[in-house]
Order: sequence, then structure tokens, then C-alpha cells
Amino acid sequence: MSIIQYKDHDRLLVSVDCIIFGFDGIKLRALLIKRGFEPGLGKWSLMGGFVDKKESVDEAASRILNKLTGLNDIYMEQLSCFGDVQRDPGGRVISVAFFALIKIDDYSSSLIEEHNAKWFPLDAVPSLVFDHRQMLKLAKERLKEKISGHPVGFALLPHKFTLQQLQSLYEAIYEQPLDKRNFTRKIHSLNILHKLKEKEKHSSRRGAFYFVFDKKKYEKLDKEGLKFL
Amino acid sequence: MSIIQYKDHDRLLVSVDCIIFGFDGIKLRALLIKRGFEPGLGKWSLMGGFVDKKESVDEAASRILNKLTGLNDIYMEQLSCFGDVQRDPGGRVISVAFFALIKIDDYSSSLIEEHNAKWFPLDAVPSLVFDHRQMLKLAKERLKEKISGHPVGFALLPHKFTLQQLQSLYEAIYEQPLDKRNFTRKIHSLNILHKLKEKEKHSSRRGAFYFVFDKKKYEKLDKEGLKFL
DNA sequence: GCAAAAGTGTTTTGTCTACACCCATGA
DNA sequence: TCATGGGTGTAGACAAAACACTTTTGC
Repeated sequence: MSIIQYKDHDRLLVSVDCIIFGFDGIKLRALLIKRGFEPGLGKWSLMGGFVDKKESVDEAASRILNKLTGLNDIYMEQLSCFGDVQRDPGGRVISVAFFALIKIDDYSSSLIEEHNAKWFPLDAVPSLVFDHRQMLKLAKERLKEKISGHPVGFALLPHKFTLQQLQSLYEAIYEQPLDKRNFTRKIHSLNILHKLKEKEKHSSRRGAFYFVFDKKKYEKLDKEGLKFL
Repeated sequence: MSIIQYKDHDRLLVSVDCIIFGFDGIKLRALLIKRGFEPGLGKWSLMGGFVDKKESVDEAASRILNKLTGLNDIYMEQLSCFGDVQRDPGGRVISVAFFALIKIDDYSSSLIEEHNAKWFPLDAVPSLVFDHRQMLKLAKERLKEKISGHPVGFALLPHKFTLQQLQSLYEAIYEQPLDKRNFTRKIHSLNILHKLKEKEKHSSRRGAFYFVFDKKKYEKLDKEGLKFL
């Protein structure tokens, strides 16, 4: 088919939807918006938007995420393309879903208010428009798979964190309790943490040491893969 | 945005490209076509086509695969959406890549001739149009990941096969030799094979028993996941 | 009878799991 | 001094890895 023949084919609206995960210290949460427009006005929804012909799909995802959170350089990964004919009652729109991991406090609250956004614990997500629940479900599964092979969880934690916080995160993602000693040994054996002299003093009298992760070792391990649970 | 506002957004050409894997008994191969049209006329390419507004993206993938191979009910999985602005010199086209696993002899040779298609061993793939090499690379990685957790390899083998053939397939996908005894033990412990009384007599004097797989157990295991290598 | 691939166990090694007590500190 | 979470080691079970010889049979 020539370039001219390309013109004979259907053109479709292409959107991007972002599953934005955060971690509140106890539970995983997803950032959702209350739609201020049709279709689905007043319903909860993932943050999304249309892909412009002058930008790549990845760029569109970054743009849309930035629009809601004000953040750049976020951990983001393409999930899947959702392409059912009837998925959006407003028209034939195919959507590429992305999932993003952000530090829950790192967002611009004014932007979030402007979008009527809210963090929902994953076990208390309201009903969502279109196929967004399915997207969320898939994202959750993918996150679990991902973290079992790559140390991406740090993207959800503050820069410095305690072992307790790290373990809670893994427990939230795996939806099962982990043994503290086995967890500690495993994490330390990966050799990606650096212990600070500073302690977190809010949650206990004794205080727990903060850790940061060693970015170089972390990136190396991210490429190589690991085996966790 | 209202339904009317949907109209204000750009519409894009959406295509599907299929990475079709087969196994010749020794090597993994990919089915490629020699393009008879521009852009990229005369170059090797993945089989692809445009998504029609009346069909889902998955349906488009099945249709396109059927067009080349004449087959239905093929193991197929969505890989990723490729959405760079400049990926196709013929215009702004985003493409959803799928990978398919087929039994290499199960295709209609007349259809393949009609499309100028050819099976290439993965280590001898010619240069490909657009970002198709990248798609192929990703598909290879994904297949490796997939087979380490799900027994999908059977889709690449004939209905009845020897343990030798099965092991060769895993070796081809993992790109490393495996120990015959450990392999046999592992496979048998999964309890998805059924030994036939018939022997394959071409490749040895003694002959090797054929096996078929137990579809029920296989499907159960596919859902649950397994751990292989 | 010999060449060529099929088939078959055991030992060693490392990894995962289960499990409980002392420590440091602020109130 | 005591209540609270922080930090630490070991033994047993299990799974993975390494490794070589005997069997069958067509030629």
C-alpha cells in the first residue's frame, strides 16, 4: 500500500490512561479523578487524555501524568492497549494504559484539587467508568510480577525509609505477611541499601535507622533481574 | 469533554503487527513477509495491517494472522503498543504488537507464498522495516519470561512430541543447554504429559516415545503459574 | 557388534522457611 | 521501670545442580 493508500484506512481516537500507585505506609493506593465531563460525568475514573498526532504515546502519558501530579521523571511503564469497539460509550477510542509509581507525598495538592482527585486504597476503589477497573486489576497484577523480579518498589517510598516501611510495602503488594528476619536478610543480600546514621523516631521509642538505596547497584539489579518471593 | 468534544482530538492510524514464532526442532523461527508495497517495498517486515473502526484491536490481530497463515485459535498475546511519532515514514501510525505461537507445519503454504513469507531463524533475521526489529527483540524476551512461568511452549510443538523435542524447544528459548535428567524430572513433576505407546523412529535406532499434553492439567497450571528455570 | 540416541538416580549444594528472644529508648 | 517496636541467628526442609553409565536396536 502506498502512502496514499494509508489514507484509505480508518483513523481512531487514541487515548492514554494512567494507573497511578502510591503507598501510604500501610496500604497501596491508586489516584483517581472524579470526572467533570461526559461521558461518565461525576463518576470516578483513571486520569487520561488523548494522544496528539505530534507526540508519541509515551510522551502523551508523561504529559497527562504531569498535568495531574505536577511531577516529571516518574517511574512509568506501559501496561497494555485496550481496544474493544464498545469500551467507551463516547466513541471509538482505543486506550493505552500505563502504570506509574509515585511517592505519595510528592504531588502538587493544588493540581489534585483542581482535578477532583483522590487516593483510594486498592481494597476500597469505587466503581469506575468504562474498562478502568479492568485496567486497574491488570496493573495490580503487573506490579506484583514486576516487583518480584525488579526492585522497583523504591519508587513508591520516600527517599529515606525504614526497613519496616519497605517490608510493609512488599506486604501490601504481595497481599501477604512476610517474616521480618527473612525479609531483612533477603534485602540486605541484594546489597542495594545504604544505612544512614539518622533514625526515624516517630513510630517507636528506640527509633529505626533510615536507609536510602544505592542507585547504581539498584539500576544494575533492575536490569539483571532478581528473585524475590 | 462532551461527545462532541471527542471530535476535536486527533485521530490516528492504528495498526497491528504480529511476531509469529515457530519451532523447527532445533531453532526458534519467526515468520516474516517481503513487503510488496510502500513504504518499505521489497524489505522484510512483520505481518501487519490496520485496525478497522468496526473491530477490536484483538480481532484485528486475529484477522491479520489468519490472513497470512489461514489459522484460527492460535496462541496470541499482546506485547506492547509502539507509538513514536516517526516510527513509520509513511505517516503517523501507532502499532500494537502481538506475538503468536504456532506449530510451524500448520500453515497454509499457498497463503505464505502469496505473501512472500519466510521462516527465519531468530539468529539470522534480516534487517526489518521501521521498528520491527525492536518488536521482535521484545517478543523474544517476553516469550522467555512467559515460558518460565507458564507452559505455553506446547503451542509451538506438534500434537505429539518427544522429550528431546520439548527440551530442544526450551533450550532454544532460553538460549542455553539444559541437563537432560533434570529437565525430564522437572517436566514429569509438572504432571502435564501423557506418554503414548507410539515411538518416533526417525532420529534414533531405539526410538523415543511420543508424549501429548494433558489439556486440563495444562490449563490449570497455566493459570496458577509454575517455576521453570 | 557397534554406533547413536534414549532412558534413568544419587549426591551435593544452596536457598527458603519457620521460629523467639534481647535491646534501646522515651515516657 | 515498663511498654513498644527494633534488631538479630540457627536448624531443618526442600529444591536445584552436577554428574555417567546402561539400554535398545537398525545397520
